[in-house]
Amino acid sequence: MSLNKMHLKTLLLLAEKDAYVKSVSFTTPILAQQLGTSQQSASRILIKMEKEGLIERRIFGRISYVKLTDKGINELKNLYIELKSIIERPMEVTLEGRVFSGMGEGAYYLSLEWYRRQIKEKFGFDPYPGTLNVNLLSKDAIENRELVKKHADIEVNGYHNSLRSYGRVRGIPATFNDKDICAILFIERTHYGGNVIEIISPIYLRGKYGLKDGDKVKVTVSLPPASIKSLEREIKIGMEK
Amino acid sequence: MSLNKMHLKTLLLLAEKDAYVKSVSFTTPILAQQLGTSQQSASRILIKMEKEGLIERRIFGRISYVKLTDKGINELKNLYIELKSIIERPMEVTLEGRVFSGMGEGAYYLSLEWYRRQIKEKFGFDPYPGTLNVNLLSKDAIENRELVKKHADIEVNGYHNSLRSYGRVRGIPATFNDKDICAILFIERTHYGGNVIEIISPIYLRGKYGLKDGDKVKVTVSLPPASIKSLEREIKIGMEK
DNA sequence: ATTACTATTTCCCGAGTAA
DNA sequence: TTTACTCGGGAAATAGTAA
Repeated sequence: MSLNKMHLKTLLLLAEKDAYVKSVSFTTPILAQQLGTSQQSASRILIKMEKEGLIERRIFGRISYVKLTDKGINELKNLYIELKSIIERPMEVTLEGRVFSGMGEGAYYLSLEWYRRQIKEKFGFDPYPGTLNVNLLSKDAIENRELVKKHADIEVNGYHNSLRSYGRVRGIPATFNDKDICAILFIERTHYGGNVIEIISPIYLRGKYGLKDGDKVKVTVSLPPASIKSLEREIKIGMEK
Repeated sequence: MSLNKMHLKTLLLLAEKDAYVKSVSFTTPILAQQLGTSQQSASRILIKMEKEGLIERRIFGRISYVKLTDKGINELKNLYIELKSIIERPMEVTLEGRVFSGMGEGAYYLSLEWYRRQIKEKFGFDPYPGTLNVNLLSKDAIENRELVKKHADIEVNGYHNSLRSYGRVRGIPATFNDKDICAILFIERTHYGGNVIEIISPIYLRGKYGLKDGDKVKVTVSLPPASIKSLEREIKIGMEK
């Protein structure tokens, strides 16, 4: 990819107009306007691109026609392939942090049949009755927690009875210390801050790894490749900020 | 898209290294080498991209880490979406030309039950027993004939008996004068040049349109969007030239 | 080793203008 | 109307160098 900004913009404009299956009339003032530059620059750009074999030009009378060459199209295709390989692949997100003891609230929730049954159904394992609290270490990890949270789309419904109400929980499958299956839970009404994740697993992780408070652990999540649909939503969200 | 060449290249490099889910160490000499520019330029590029909010930098000791911001990622995603919309869409290819009379060879072939039956099966219509020969007018049309030929993947097998052999034919469905279904046939051993296409149709097109030799007609083909697989092949072919 | 400043050169843009 | 030249100003790249 050795295209400069204006050359790339011009290729995109031409490709949009199907200039790879037909010649398109394209005067220098019009190109200039579309590129947000001067007529002189547009002229120079076309001359240079023709020299580089990216486009072909033909002049019939007073109108000149432009067409993309195979090389021009391939520049776009190559860039597309490069972007596609980057964007349409799963993202491996790592969250590292240190174990700490909570107040047993996780254990209480998981002791409730309502939650336990849903987790069994939706995550595919019977959770050990307790959550492992992890305090995230780095700024990266804390940022990635937000990213993971956006993708945590497995919902465990809350409920309420005459005594109290129990909040909703969202979660996402993950891997613990590169080995064990687990899930990260995002509890709606948690009293932990944005630097904490709560882990559930079919096994007793503290036991298996002999974990004490302060021990470092690693939780890995594979996020799906950003599909166009989710991309568009994210971009809109980004713009609203 | 208002990224210049180097900024785009840098974003691509960073994205390849997953710099949107973790900070990546990236010194200015290394970046310079990857971009094919000087250390000073690399430094300037990083400073500018940081100012523009495309990246974030943190310095721990003597190593500096770079991470893509949401804005940086979205620049790539937007470009990807733009390219995707261009590349992954069907191409409407138009071939215009003038009708001329052949030597009745097409009619002879179509009178043979062997060909007629295969066309019925593979194109979904019973062909009128004759081909309409079209002499392509423009350079564009002649170039597009080659493009269409590459995509003509419906095969009608030839055969041979004791008297003579009958050549293979490849074809592709098309639309005649924006209305009628038809197909363009590419006959293996034709005596016509690269500026001629032969059309078959379930109806008698000469009759329906009152066509005389020299009359202008239009044949439209919808080519499938270039999939990655076919892209890679085309690029290799392009390189071999 | 780094990063990034200043100076010089090189390149690009746009105004004016010819054909 | 076009396209595309020359030319002057300014931006961007590299070299040298400091921190």
